Amino acid sequence: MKDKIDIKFIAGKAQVSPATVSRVLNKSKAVSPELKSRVLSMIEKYDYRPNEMARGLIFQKSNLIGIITPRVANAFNAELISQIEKRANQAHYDVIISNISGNFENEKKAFRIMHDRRVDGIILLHENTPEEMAELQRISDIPIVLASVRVEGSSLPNVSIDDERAAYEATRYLIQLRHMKIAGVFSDSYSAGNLRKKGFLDCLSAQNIAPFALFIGECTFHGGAVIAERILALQEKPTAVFFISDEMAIGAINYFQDHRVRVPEDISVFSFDDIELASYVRPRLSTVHQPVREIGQYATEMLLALIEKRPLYQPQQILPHHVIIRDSCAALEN
Amino acid sequence: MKDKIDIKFIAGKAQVSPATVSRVLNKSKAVSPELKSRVLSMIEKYDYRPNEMARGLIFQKSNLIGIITPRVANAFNAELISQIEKRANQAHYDVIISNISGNFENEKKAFRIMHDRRVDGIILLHENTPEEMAELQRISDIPIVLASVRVEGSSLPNVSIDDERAAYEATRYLIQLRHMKIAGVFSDSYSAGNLRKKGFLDCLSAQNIAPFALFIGECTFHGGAVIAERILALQEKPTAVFFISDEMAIGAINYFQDHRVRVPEDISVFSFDDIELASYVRPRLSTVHQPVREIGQYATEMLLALIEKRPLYQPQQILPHHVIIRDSCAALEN
DNA sequence: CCAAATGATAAAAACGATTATAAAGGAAAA
DNA sequence: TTTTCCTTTATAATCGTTTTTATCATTTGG
Repeated sequence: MKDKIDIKFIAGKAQVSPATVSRVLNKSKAVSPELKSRVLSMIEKYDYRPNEMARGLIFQKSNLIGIITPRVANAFNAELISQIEKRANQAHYDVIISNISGNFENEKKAFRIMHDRRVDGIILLHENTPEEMAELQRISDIPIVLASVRVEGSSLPNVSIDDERAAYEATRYLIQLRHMKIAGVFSDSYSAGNLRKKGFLDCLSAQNIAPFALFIGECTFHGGAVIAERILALQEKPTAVFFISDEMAIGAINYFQDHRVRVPEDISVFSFDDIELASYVRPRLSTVHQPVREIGQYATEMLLALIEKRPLYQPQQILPHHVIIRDSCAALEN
Repeated sequence: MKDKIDIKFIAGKAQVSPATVSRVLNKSKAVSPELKSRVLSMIEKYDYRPNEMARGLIFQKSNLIGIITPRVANAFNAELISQIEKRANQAHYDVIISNISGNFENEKKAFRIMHDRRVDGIILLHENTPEEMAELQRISDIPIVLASVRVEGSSLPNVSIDDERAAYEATRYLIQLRHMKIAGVFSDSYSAGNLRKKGFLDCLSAQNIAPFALFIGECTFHGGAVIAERILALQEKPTAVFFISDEMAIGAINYFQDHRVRVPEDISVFSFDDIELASYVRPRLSTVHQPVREIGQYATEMLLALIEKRPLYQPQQILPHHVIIRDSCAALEN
């Protein structure tokens, strides 16, 4: 029966008190070189490493950051998570993820679980109503930061682009191409979907154009294909479609192509996010570029500041976006 | 100053001992209905939830599962992670991820950090040498399971397809299409890359065909494009390329198309994984289908069994794969 | 040369839970 | 009435750390 290697064990082997071992480890106070080397060699010999749960208990700190998102496997989210993890690691935090499915109840549950673990902070990658956000905050006073999302009417710190403006610009671009029959495809609880929808609608109404059709779908390739099917089933078809995410757009384009509808010749497609893939499909996607790396890293930065109670000079960070013109949109003959 | 809600606080409010509160929570022993309701109402009132770090310390159990992978953002890995998280959640485990970059030293570091947190088990999504695997096991006796990977010469439990055979079959398919000049593109530490390479080479040599060229690259869209560039720079070009992953293949195809090389007319491409995207790009990818969901869930299942010291009837699970023929390969005229 | 200051170490008290053990109270039996 | 036995509850030890406090030896200053 192997005995477990804890601080007491090491202390015993080095013939010192546990306190001394701790002091050697944390360099908190002077220890005579003699004892120090005894301790160090025993630590080395038994490859002793302090139990983080025990330390967490004392310090009231888990060094854990929680990420909550409705879809880990989404390309944009996955990249965001990757960036967050990277930055968090540098600061000696680990990342724990929660893939919530569907309703807000599940999200609350996930939130509670993270609270139970005494996660030091949480990053949210998706949208909620201001009321829901407030409810989450009521559960626990763990710092929260939104990444790639902004919720109107909520004062939560966030890092994102100006989704509304970006959607406005994208839509204006479609109108400049002389499109009048423009459909919009959105999704519940994906990034800052409501703002994108708002920008889309505002731009149309500013030009006195009525939205040709509005759809709500799942933010996946398949979800995009489903919408495409519904679009092709329409008696009169739109000449352009604005998608809330690249993944949906790609799924839809595939469906179009399968049914002999050419993109962009027959129908133009504009989307959002600019995931790496966007420039690797045919036609290459015209889309709104989000600076994922910066969003992820900055959001983490912000959360760390919040955790360490450093002041937040700019709790609502808007990073620059770019409307990227590639090949998925064509101008309409007049 | 808000006082913190711990078991002692609740006990005080309900005028009972902490032990009684604990018994109510864990239903471990009978508590009189009277006290029980007093305790319950106080728990309700203050929304008390036990500190998981403290419980972990007692039970010597974190209810945490670690995932180590070189690339979270890779589509296949992301889906795998998502499945693992899902299954783990059902069993009341949380998932903590570590994105290791590059060398084995980093992996050891990540492994140690997980050990420090007393993670109950670890799932590895990538390849190592048997020696490296052994070294990891020496660090700590935390149960390890490999997902979508198998390491020859290592007895670690794993769930994967028969990568070697699958690669063999894929290559045979290319040969059946009368291809003789076949290049292979691989990547270090991606899934079961070595086995795929072995299957690829074995099939070629069984037909007395020499591999036309061998490449090593990064397992990303960009990595695929880089290889494509090198392929096009060759004096004599291969007629078919076998890629170790869909992502690389898509990146390469894009590069080919950009340079007026048609797929599959000018060059055939076969790949591996069958990520959702594979059927949403043009040409749609001919590839080896891996049952991601089953791999992820089964690997988790296995890890849970290991954690709970239940016997493992089949420590090396081979799940069925499928060679999927789509549009990225063409037969060669004779 | 003695009191006070300094320095190094050990012992003990936290952190927030669980649980073994002890204690108390009440009912039944002698 | 006293003893015994059960049920219910409280007390205290434990998990693996850190940190405050206490202890002891040594040095320094008057």
